Amino acid sequence: MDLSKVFKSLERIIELDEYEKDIFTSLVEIAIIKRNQYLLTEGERCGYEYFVINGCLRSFYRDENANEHTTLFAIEGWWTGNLKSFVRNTPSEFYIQAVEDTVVMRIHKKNMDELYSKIPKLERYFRILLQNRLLATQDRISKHLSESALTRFSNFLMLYPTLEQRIPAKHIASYLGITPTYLSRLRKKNIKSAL
Amino acid sequence: MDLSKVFKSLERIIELDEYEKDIFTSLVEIAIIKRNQYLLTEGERCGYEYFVINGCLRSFYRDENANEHTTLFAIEGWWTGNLKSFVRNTPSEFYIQAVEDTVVMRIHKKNMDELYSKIPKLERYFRILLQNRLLATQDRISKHLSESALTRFSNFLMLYPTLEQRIPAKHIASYLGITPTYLSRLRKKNIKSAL
DNA sequence: CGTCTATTTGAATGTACTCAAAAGCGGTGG
DNA sequence: CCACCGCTTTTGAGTACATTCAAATAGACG
Repeated sequence: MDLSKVFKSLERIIELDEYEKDIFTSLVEIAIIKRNQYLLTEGERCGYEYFVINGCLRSFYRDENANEHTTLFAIEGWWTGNLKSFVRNTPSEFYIQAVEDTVVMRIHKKNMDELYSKIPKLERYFRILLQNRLLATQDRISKHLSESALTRFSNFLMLYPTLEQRIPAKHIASYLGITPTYLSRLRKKNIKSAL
Repeated sequence: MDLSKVFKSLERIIELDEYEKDIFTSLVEIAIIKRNQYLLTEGERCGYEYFVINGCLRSFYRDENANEHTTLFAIEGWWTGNLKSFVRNTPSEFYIQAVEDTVVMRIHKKNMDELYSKIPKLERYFRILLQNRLLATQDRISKHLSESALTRFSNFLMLYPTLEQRIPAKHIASYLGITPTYLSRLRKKNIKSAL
C-alpha cells in the first residue's frame, strides 16, 4: 500500500515516526474507483474522508430543477468527502463521482476517532487542513461574487491546469455556475482573443 | 469581564473547569467598537480572532473597481476575523467594520498558542468551529450558484431575522452579490407578493 | 458503422446592471 | 425646532451578460 503521497502531505505540517506511520497505515485503506463510478450518492451517509492519490473526484449536488452544481474537483494530493455528512452522520445532499479512473486513500469514520486518540498530532493536521479548505472556499465565494464568467473560467484554468483536457466541459460549466452552452461561447471568444 | 456567552459557546463542545476558565479569561480581552469603526483594514495584519458578544461586524473586501463585497455578517455568538491573515500573518485583503455599536471578546495571536498548549481541548473546539464555518461557507457557495437573487434574499432574511432593520440596505446588497438598486426593486416585488 | 451523448450555433428572452435623476432620511447648526 | 446638507434608497430608461429552446454538428464507444 503506497501511502508516500499521503505522508508527504502530512509531513508538511506534522512529523510522524515510523511507529505512527504504521498505526496510520493500519487504519486507512486504498481504493480504486473507475471513471463515472460514484463514491457517494444523495441520501447516503458519507462514512469516509478521501485523499486523492491519482485521478479526479467531482463533488456536486442537484438543485430542485435537477441541474447539477459542481462544488469541487479534487485532484492528486487533495482531500475530499462530504464533511457535513461525515461529522454529523446525516444523509448526504451531495454526490461524489470519479471523473477519471482514480486511486484514493480513505479513512473510515470509525477509525478517525482512533487515529485522533493514538496520534493526537493529527488534530493539528486536520485543523490546519480545514483552515486551508475554508480559505480556499471563501476565496471561491469572493471570486464568484466579483468576477465575470470569463474571468472565473481563466482562474479555473490556472487552478486546474490540465483538467480542461481531462474531463467533459459540462462539468466545468457546472463548476463555474454557467450553462454548457455559454461556456462553449466563452471558449470560442477566448481562443479568438488568444490569436 | 463577562464571558458567559463565550463559555456557553465553548461548553457546547468541550468541558472547562474553573481553573481553565481562569486561564482563558487571563488570555483574552473585551473590546467595545463604535458603529462604523474598523477593526481591520486592507493591508493590516489581523492579530485577533473575534467573538461577537453583542452587535454586528461586517467583513468585506473591495474589488478592482472599488466595489465592496460583504463576505460575512458576524452577529451575537458568532466568531469572525481574517483567518488567512491571522494564521499566515499576511496583510489582509479584507476590512472588518462594526455596523452597530459592538462588544467583542478577542484573542490575540500571541496568546493563541499559549491557549492551545495550556488547554489542549481548545484544539478540538476550534477544529469543530472551523468545520462549521466551512460547512456554512460551502452552503453559501451552493446557494449562490443555484439560486436567484430573490431566493437568496429570502434566505438572508431567515438567517439574519433582525438584521434588515438594523443595517443599511447597501450592505445587504453587497452580501447578496447584487446592486443596491436591484435590491430595492426586489424588496418592492417581495412586499407586493406578500400582500 | 451506428447510436448515444456532448458540444456548438442561432434566435429570442430574462435577469440584473449602469447611469441619471428624484425622493427620503438623519444628523447638525443656527 | 426647523432648515439644510449629505448620504441612502427609489424609480425610470436603456443595455449587457447569460439563459432557454431547438436544431445542427462532432465525438466516443460498442
